[in-house]
Amino acid sequence: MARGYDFKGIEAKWQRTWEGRKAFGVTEEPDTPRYYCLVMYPYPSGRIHMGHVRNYAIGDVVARYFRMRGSNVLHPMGWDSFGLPAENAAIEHGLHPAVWTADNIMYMRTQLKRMGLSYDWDREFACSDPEYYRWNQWLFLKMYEKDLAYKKPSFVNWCEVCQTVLANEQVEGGRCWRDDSPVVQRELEQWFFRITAYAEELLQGLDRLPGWPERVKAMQRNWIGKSVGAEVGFPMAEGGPPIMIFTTRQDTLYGATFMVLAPEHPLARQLGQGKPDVQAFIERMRTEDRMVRTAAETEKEGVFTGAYAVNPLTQERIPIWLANFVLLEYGTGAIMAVPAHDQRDFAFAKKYRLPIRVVIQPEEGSLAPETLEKAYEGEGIMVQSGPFSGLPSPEGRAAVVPYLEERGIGKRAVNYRLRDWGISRQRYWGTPIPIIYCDRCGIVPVPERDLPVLLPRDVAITMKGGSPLARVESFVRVGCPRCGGAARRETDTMDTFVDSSWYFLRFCSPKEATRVIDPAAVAYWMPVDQYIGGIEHAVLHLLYARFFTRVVRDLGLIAIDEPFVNLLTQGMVCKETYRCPIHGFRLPQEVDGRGRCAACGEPVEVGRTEKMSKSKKNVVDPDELMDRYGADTARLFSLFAAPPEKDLEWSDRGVEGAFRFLNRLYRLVEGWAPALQPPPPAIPYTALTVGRALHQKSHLTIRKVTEDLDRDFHFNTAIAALMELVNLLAQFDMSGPADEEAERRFVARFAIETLLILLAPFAPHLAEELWARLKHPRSIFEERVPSYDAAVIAREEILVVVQVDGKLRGRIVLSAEAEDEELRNAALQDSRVRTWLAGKTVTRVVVVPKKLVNIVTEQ
RNA sequence: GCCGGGGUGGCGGAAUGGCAGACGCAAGGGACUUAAAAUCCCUCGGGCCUUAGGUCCGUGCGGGUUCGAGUCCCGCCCUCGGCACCA
Repeated sequence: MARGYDFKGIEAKWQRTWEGRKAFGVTEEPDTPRYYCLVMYPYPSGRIHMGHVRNYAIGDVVARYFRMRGSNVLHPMGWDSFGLPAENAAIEHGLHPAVWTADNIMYMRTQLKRMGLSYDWDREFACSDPEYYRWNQWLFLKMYEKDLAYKKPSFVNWCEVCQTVLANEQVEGGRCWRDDSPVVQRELEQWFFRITAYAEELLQGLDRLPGWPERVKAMQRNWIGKSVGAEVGFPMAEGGPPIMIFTTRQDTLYGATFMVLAPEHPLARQLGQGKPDVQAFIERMRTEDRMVRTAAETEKEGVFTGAYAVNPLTQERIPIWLANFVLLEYGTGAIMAVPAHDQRDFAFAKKYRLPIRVVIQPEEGSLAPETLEKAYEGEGIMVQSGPFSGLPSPEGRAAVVPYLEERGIGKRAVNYRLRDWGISRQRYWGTPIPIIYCDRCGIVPVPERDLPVLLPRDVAITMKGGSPLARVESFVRVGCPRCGGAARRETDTMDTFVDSSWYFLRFCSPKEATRVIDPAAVAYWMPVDQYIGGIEHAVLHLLYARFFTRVVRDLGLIAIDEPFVNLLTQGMVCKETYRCPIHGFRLPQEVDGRGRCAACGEPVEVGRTEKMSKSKKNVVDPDELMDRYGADTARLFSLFAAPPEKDLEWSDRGVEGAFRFLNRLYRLVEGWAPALQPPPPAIPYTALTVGRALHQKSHLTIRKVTEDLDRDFHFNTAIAALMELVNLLAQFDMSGPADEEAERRFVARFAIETLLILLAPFAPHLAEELWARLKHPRSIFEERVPSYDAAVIAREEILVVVQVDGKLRGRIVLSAEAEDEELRNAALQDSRVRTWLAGKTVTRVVVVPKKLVNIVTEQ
């Protein structure tokens, strides 16, 4: 039943050997170039999927390749083992999350080992281990000391399904990133990390990451959302402190004809006193779903407070309104409204008949408030703008700021869209937040010596009624570390993204028992040279990790700013789906030959390619794949079928192709191995005859593969080059006259050894096996990637392309030494070229050395 | 709306401004076989010319730069992804 070579036996044998030798264990070696290759560690969900296979295959090629280039490679693996699915499983199957998680880790570890991944397994840890999460708590305490962790009441994203709060980064289009259910807003007191303190640095740092994909950097820039403008105080007409607003269009200040406050603005309630309609509006806004209220499509509505402010530049009295479209969280929670030059303000002014004043005129045409149909938001010349009239608006923006500053009206200001990171989760399976509440002392951090705050084991896990830890009396009740009186523990746990924000540091010294990290080890290994993972973490994890790296730096533990020098975001693994209008997604075997659903006979929508998922019934199980073809084929296919950053379209036929290639190679080496022993003596290239082409191809392959991997991890083209060498090798005739035998044996052995070494990172088991069959006593992974010999690659003859007026008209073969002049003459004398030149006048001849001649004629 | 990717054969995909389509898959033909599988060989972007061999067209569309453009520039179209009442 198993076809082809004995991959099962071969793979199991070498996996045992590598493990027995601890072949991929590393320690700091100051004199060897170091390389840290990291693949995003998995959540132990139960079994690995094809996305993991692709991800880890990529990482393993990188790690093995750099090792074979002579680097000391750190390639660790661990488990992102805190999180909600464990709790859901606990409820569903009655298993404790710890048990469920441990079982999953055990199974997935055997799966990864089966793939032949070259991890240093001695560094493995799971972040649900107290030895790990105690350092989450330690970092939390340090951040609390530095005011980077704080507690405040705020509106937070609440997922009904998960029964917990979500960070802004975990809400996608108003829905939970995990279960896609609608997210509602709730007001709760929560712990936050002050990521906004690093907003500017996180933004600037992106410019110094040339090894990151542009789209990831763009997404982070977007998310941080910097805007530069001015903060301006609008005095109240009746006196009192001025209302501060933020604007990026200070050039339109003269056009501000009213003001709007967010309904939650502290001043709103004050202004609404004794005004039932205003109070009713505030109350209605408070209870309305915020996702709905803040959606762009929602109709603008508001209420007049009855109060007036003064435009600080025109000195006009302008009415103060409240409106649904102004958000308390952005800027100052209050805006100046310039209806002529802001579409929202325009719509609002029209609806409530508020005055409109044009203060920017576009180049051509003149706008008038009476005829304006929508706001003019573009640039133009400032008008009705006091001393600024006549100035182009971009210059106006620059000039208004110092004018405001001189008069004490306003100042330059920067705003970010980025919000602080809410980390409290009302769930069980996470790191307990090390905080104690004492009636007398208030918020008291758990003393360092009392860490870790252990997650209690006996907890009733349900999906309703707040934090499960709150129901564990023995956990909650605690003596106050400060006064010794009765106190209560914080019962929320940390967002699991805290765990992954610094795990890459911990891998450098995973056994460190008394410190968060060993600074010397981290200084040796960090930063990560190559980080590999899915694009879905473009903002979430990758932003948090950049933040934490800076926090740890500012604690004086490390000296770097950025954790990941190069980032590879691999594409998704997709497969075609079959969808019946009645039965939904169908397995391929549930569709008959005529493209109809086997159950109901309805025509099935065939061939739409989507990301593999159980619900779409288009998954391929890695275990089954490896049973049928082995790990090497699974790895090779997932690397060959597409460039790593693009989506990979699964193809069963393509897998067959990869398998065929490995079998072909196996038969070839197997068949020739006896004839290639003992190793034949080397023959200088210049003395080669029948073996010349093959030998040259070997060197060309070295060049192609090393360049593809060094430059940009073009695994697919590197593998294609290996296939070309195999194809040529398969055609190479080993039988021949006796006097040529030594040469044939030499070039064949050289080609095969080259091939195996270059293939080893991709298909490590087969390469190791065939290497051993050539009677090499040592592992192929102790070999170094060879260098090509430029003298061998240099051709003695070159093919020169001849064009006439840019069109291909001939090919000529010349000696490689031929000078440009010879190329030119040979091209002009070529018989075919001459027929094309008949009756034309040559005006110019362009010669590209050793490559091409283009003859240009008079048109 | 703003930002960022991407559009190349039947398909996945190759091509430092210099022979478009490497490599693989699929398809067709052939060899071996009682047969099938496996393996091996040949063809494989499209049109036209009777062939050897030519020739014209062809990298989303329209312009441009250049001796020469899939590649560079300008303007569009389509598509995927991110952000979006953000003041």
